[in-house]
Amino acid sequence: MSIDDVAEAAGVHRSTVSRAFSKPDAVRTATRELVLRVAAELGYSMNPLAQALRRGSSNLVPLIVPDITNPFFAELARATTAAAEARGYQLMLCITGGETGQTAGYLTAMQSMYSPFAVVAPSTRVDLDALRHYAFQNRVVVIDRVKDDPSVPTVTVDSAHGVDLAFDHLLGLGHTNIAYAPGIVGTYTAQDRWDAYHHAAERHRIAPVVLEAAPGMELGPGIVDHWLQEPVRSTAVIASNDVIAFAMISELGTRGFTVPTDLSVVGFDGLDLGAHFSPRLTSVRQPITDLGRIAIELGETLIANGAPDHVVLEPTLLIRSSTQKLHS
Amino acid sequence: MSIDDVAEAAGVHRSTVSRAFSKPDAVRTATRELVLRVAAELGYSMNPLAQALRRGSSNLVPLIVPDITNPFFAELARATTAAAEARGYQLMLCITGGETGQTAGYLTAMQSMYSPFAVVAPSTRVDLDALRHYAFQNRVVVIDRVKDDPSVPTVTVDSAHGVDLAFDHLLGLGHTNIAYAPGIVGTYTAQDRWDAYHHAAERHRIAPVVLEAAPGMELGPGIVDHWLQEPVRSTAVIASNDVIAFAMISELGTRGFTVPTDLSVVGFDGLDLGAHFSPRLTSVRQPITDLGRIAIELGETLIANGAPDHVVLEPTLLIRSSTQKLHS
DNA sequence: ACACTTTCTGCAATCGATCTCAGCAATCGT
DNA sequence: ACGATTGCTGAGATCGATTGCAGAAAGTGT
Repeated sequence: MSIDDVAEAAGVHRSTVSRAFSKPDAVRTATRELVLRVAAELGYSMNPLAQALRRGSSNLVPLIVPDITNPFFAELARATTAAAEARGYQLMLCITGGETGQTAGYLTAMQSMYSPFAVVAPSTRVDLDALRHYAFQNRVVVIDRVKDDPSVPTVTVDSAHGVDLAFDHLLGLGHTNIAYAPGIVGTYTAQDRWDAYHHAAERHRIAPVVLEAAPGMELGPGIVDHWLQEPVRSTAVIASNDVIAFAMISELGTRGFTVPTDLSVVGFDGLDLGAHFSPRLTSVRQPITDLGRIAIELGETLIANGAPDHVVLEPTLLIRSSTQKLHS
Repeated sequence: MSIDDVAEAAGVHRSTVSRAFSKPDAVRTATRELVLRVAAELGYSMNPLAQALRRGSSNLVPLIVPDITNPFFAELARATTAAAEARGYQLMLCITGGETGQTAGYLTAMQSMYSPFAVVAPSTRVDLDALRHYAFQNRVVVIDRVKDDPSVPTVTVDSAHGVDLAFDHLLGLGHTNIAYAPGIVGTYTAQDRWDAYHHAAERHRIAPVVLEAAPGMELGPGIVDHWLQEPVRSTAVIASNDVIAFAMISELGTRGFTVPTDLSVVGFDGLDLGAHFSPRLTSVRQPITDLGRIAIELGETLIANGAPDHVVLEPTLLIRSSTQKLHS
C-alpha cells in the first residue's frame, strides 16, 4: 500500500497525493478532500521512513540508557518521552546494558532514520567518549557532564549541592558520624557525588567513611558488612542513589536493624518509588521531569542554532521518614 | 556519506560496494578488501533504513509498553531486549502512557521501518483491540491473553495458578482471612487474577474481601483505609502486583503497622526489587526472562511459519519475609 | 474575447541502498 | 585452439516518498 496506489485510486498523480498530506494549502480543496477520502478508505497512511529518506529528517528521537530496571532511568525515560511527545517527536528508548557496541548499533540505526538528534543518559565515561566516532557526534545531548568537550550540550543536576543538602540535613539532626555509600562509579556525576562528600566532610571536620561492598559481594549485604565492622559506627549514611539506599535498608532489616532508629539513611534521586518504600525514603530529589524536558529542548536548540548549551539544575531535599534526630 | 561516495573512492560500482558488505562471497577477495578498506577510511557504514526500504525488512523490533516506571515492565523490557539482541534484533522500546493514539503512532512508525514483527505488552483491552486496525495486525505478539482472536500469538503467565500458590502458602501459614488488593483492572491477566482469587476463596470457603481504594484516593492509603474499616480485619492479603504491595506496606508502616507481624502480604510479579524491599517481599514470581525470550521466539516463528502459538508459563512462589505464621 | 496572472497538477530526478540481468574475463575440457 | 562454463562486475529498475520546474487550468482586467 503505497502512495502510488492511492494516486491511482484517486485518479491523480503521486505528487498530488504527497502534497495533499504534507502541504495541504498547495492543493485545491476539492482535490485534497478527494485524495484524503480515498486514502482513508484504503486505510493508507504515509510511510514515515520513506519520507525521512527523501527529506533527510524525521521525528524519531532515540534515548539511550544503560539499564532501565534502575527506576531512575525509568522515570527519566517517562519524563523524556512526555517532553518529546509534547513537541511532536516520537521517542525510542534503547537499552544498551552499558555495552559500547550496543550503543554504537543503536546510534547508527537512529542516525540512519535521520533522527534530528539523540539523547544519551549516563553510562560509563568511555561509552560517552565513544560517541565521538559517530557522525551523530554533533547532534547528541548528554544527560551528565562531559569532559573536555563543550561542543556537546549537556544537562546535569548539581550533585555537589545535593550532597551538601543531605549533609546539612543530617547535621541539623545532630549526626556527626556520616558515612557515604557509593554505587558503581563510572559517570561524572557519580564522581561529583563522591568528591562532594569528601569536601563536605572536610569542611565540617568529619572523618569521611566510605562504605564499599567487598569485591564480589552484593551491594546491600556488602555495605552493611562494612558498616558493622567500622570501629565507630556511623549514625547516618548518604547513599549515592536511591536503589542503593533501598538495598541497604532492606539488608539492615533482615539483620534486625531498623531505619531510621539505628541508622538514618538519605538516598539520592528522589524517586517516586521512594515514597512507597518502607520507611518512606528521605532523598535528594533530582528534578527528573526537568531533566527530560530540557534534554529535548537542548536538542532542539542544537539543531536550530547549533549552539550547545550546558544546563545545571538544582536538586532539592525530600524529607520523608528514613532519617531522624540522633537520640542523645 | 553514501554508498556512491565509497564506490567512487574505491573505483567500483555501487553494486560492488553493496555486495562487499551484504554478501561477501559474491565478490572477489581483492575487490572486497579494497572496498572495505576504503569504506573504513571514510568512516562509512551502511544505512540500515535504506536497506530496509529496498529489502522490505529490517532487524528493528518494537516493544510497546504503557508505563516503564512500573518495574515489571522495566524488567520485561530488559529481558526482551536481551533476547532480541541475542537473535540479532535491535529492540526499540516505545512508551505509550496507555494512550491508544501513541500506540498507533509507534506502530505505524515501526511498520514503516519494516520491522519483522512487534511485541505489545499488556495495556488495556481496548488498546489491544486497536491493533487490528493496523496492517501490522498479523505480525504482533502480545504478552497477555487476547480474546476471540487465536491468530495473534500470545505468551502469558498462568495467573490463576499464581493466585492459588499464594493462597495455599497463606493457608499453610494458618491464615483464613485472606483479602485481595487489585490494582487497576484493564488487562485479561488482571481479570484472571481477580477471578482466580474469588474461585480460590470459594473453594476454601473463605469470604472474599476485595480491598479497593476509594475513588480519587491514592492506592496505598486507600487500600489501607479499606482494610482498617473491615468488620473483621484480614490477617493476610494478596496484592495483584508487587508495586501495590510496596505501596500498601509503606502506608501500613507510616500508620504504625508492621508487615508481616500485623499483616502478611504476598505480592505478584516477583520483581528483583522486591528482594531489596523492607521487608523482603514474598511474591508470586512471573518468569519474566522467559516471557521476554518467548515473545521474541513467537515473533520469529510467526514470520517463519505464520503459525501463531499460545504459550502459557507457570509462575512459582518466592517466599521471602513479608509473610509469617498467624500468631495464636 | 484576449493577453496576463495566479493556482494547481504532472513530470522526473532524488534520497541510499538491493538485486536481476547481462556482459566480460578467466578458466576448463578436449 | 575453440566453445562452454564459471566467476565478477556494471547497468539500471526499484522500494515509497518529496520537490523544483514546467505546463495546464482557472481567474482577472479591460
